[in-house]
Amino acid sequence: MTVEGTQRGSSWREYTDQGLSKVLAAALAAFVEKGYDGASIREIASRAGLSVPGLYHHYPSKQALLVGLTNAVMRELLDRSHAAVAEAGPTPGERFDAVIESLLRFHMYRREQAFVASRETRSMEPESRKAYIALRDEQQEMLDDIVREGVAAGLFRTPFPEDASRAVVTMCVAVSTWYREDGPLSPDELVERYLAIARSTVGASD
Amino acid sequence: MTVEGTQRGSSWREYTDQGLSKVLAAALAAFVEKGYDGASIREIASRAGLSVPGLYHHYPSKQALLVGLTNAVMRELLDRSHAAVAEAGPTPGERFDAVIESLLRFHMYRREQAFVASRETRSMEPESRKAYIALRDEQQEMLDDIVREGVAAGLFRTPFPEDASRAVVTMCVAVSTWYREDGPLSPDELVERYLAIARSTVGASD
DNA sequence: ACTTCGACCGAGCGAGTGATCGGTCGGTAC
DNA sequence: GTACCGACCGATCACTCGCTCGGTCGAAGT
Repeated sequence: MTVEGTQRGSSWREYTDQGLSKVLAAALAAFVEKGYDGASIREIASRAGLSVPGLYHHYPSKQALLVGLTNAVMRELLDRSHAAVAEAGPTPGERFDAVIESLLRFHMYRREQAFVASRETRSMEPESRKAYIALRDEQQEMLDDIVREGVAAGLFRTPFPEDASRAVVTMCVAVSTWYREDGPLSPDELVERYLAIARSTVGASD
Repeated sequence: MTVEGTQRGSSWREYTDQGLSKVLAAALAAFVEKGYDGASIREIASRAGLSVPGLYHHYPSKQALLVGLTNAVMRELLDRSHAAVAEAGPTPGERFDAVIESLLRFHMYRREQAFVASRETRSMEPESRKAYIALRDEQQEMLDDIVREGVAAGLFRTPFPEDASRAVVTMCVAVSTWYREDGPLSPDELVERYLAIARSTVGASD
């Protein structure tokens, strides 16, 4: 299986077309439209301009397509989030903003991949699902830690840091379910609005 | 098709076991576990203690099972939300709390139904999906109106009322994806925490 | 006693499923 | 020249899918 997705050397804020192979791109499109169970191998092969055995030459199973897709997406998200935090200032407020902006941009620019990954978690076989969930938890805990620090520092006033942190991640991830490039909000506008909303959710000082 | 789900005469805060027929209960369990496309008619029939034709005696198609389930769930949610608002005081703050508490309790006590309904929207045929989405929008607009009033009255300080409102609904609906009855949070505790978080998200005065 | 009805089932339909077999074909190494 | 390679395909495997046909059976109506 080829390693795809993350591209080094670019800032966490910049998104170019992710170099998905035509096979994974076809699987992604099919999964977005019909879901994992609803999409057939034949449809994916056809979208990729291949015969069914031609597709199986690249990936050994339908499941492997899903795993290849979700691995690539979570790895890229974590890479970008870590880069954002590393680049940010030392205060919890700055680090909070960095993670949120990274989450938001990712769920706009990698909308379909993020959508499929989160929606098809349960279509993954136990082993792959476990690995995927571990990465997802790592992302969640990144923010949990920052929010706890912010509360300890008296910067965030929420009485329920863990719950507020989960709520914030939830609403950022949900962006992938409704955001449209041709919609009324540009990425920068959405980041501005959701940053304000997310800060407010954890009770950040104005 | 039988009309199931909403039971009158009970307060919007009280939940008894919803009187789902054994057929719909079986479909619900199967859809929760495998998703609409992943669940087979044979599995649903077996869970219901029926043969496949026995199941088709009650519902004319697999799609009808999904529609029966989702209709019941959205009608009940809207009934309860309207009841909560009607019972609440006149201020936006009180009405906001009422809708949020209603949303939260519903997504805890009707966890599985709400989960299936929101996740399988795209498995619905266009007509049913349209009807379902209209009901979902109605629920969203209920809160949108209240938040706008609250902002107009100077009670809520969010600069982005519509976005904050959507974010709040999103995080309440997402409760159905992780809440467990045997988890660490009782329904009352969760309502307390999420009420505080939701108020904070729209910038309610302390 | 006879009919009618709702509730149900055994068997099976055509279509489609994920996956595999034994190949072909153009390119590269030596 | 020939051995080998990755990339691919036509045909087909065993199986499952949603759904239906032609029934059975016990209770209720008259």
